[in-house]
Amino acid sequence: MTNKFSFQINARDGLARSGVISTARGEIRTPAFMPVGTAATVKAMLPESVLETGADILLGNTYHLMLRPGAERMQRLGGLHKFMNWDRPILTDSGGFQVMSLADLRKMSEEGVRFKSHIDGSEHFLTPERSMEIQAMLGSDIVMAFDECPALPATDEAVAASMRMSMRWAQRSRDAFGDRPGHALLGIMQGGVNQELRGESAEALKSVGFDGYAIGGLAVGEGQGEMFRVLDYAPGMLPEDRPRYLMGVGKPDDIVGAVLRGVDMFDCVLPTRSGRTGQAFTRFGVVNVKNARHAEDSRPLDAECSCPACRNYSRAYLHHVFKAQEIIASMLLTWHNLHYYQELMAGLRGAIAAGDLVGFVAEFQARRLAGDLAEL
RNA sequence: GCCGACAUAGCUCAGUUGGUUAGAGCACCAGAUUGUGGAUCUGGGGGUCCCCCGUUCAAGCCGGGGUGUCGGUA
Repeated sequence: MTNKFSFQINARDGLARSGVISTARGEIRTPAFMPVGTAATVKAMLPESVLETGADILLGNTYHLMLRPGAERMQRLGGLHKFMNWDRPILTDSGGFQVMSLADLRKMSEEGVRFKSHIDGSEHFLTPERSMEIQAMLGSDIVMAFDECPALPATDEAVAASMRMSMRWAQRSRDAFGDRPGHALLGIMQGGVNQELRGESAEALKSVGFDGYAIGGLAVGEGQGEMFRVLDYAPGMLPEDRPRYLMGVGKPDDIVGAVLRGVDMFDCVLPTRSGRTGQAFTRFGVVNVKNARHAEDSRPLDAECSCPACRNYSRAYLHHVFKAQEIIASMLLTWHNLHYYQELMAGLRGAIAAGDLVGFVAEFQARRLAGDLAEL
């Protein structure tokens, strides 16, 4: 186990790259998908099961853990890894996304963001400095700078003002992060769907200097077409030799499109949330197992999939346990979705290494099209 | 047997002094969901208003009869 944070690129195919991120707690194969474990749990999954799906790293959340159980308590209990029984790398979001998603519960200023807890109404003041302190107390391996993620659509003026404040916060995050060998701090690019603003943001981040760079502020209402137009230039504005992380994305075809454009890391709640609401991601597209047509379907969800849900149960069973709101429903479908996402990432890594990403993507799209035609 | 209450969507129920195309919640059928508030949102299908007769320009609503359910009582 290395004691240094590093990123090594082993293969390239077009703009896509495949490599390994090394941290004090282990290695992360890229392109990587990070399951979201907001509140010290990947919902409906045991950590060892998440590991079995092929995940190298999880995502945790500063804001939610700050409220409950609390950062100081977490530190006294030995840190997030020990607490949740996951000894591999963890990336923590800074709380910036909650600035948007909990917009009704907070007040912003240059200094930081004052949140009113959705749990008990208590007030919490989150600043770049406090976010760095909390993420250190959690024991995060990859720390995210504190930023604001504005919802789209928004005016250029609003996006510019927000982005510039996030860049000042990025400098404050860097200053407060300090020296933590084996751990990394990632800056977050903002700028909405405006190329000039994205460029300005990238320059600001590079002048501060980070261990890696995230592209934030996408998949927040602009649509896939608009997002890809940004990804046509945004990754290239960031340092070639550092990991690039597209935050909060996405659907399988979002991820494929972003890898083609040079992105290395992803996280998204979709496989886990959809796993709890009956939506399955498969090679052949999306299947909603709650739909009545699965009620007497004795076939597995995906005959080629080796996850427990597909190996041991029929669509009819999955349908039944969802309709009955049994806990196993969330467990099985979350497992399947995470398994599918990790297989997709492994497929992308393999294709890049083999120099056949174009062929891989063609087959990816063809199978989904076939699935649409079969009306799975 | 007698007395009373009730009968409206699959279920539980609203429904104004009689007045447009009879509503809600849940259920059902679908859709959305992208750095997770275990959340939420959106749409859709669905009615012999128990039956018959009457009053009225007009009846879920008023009158009579019948049927059914529930309660009380002997």
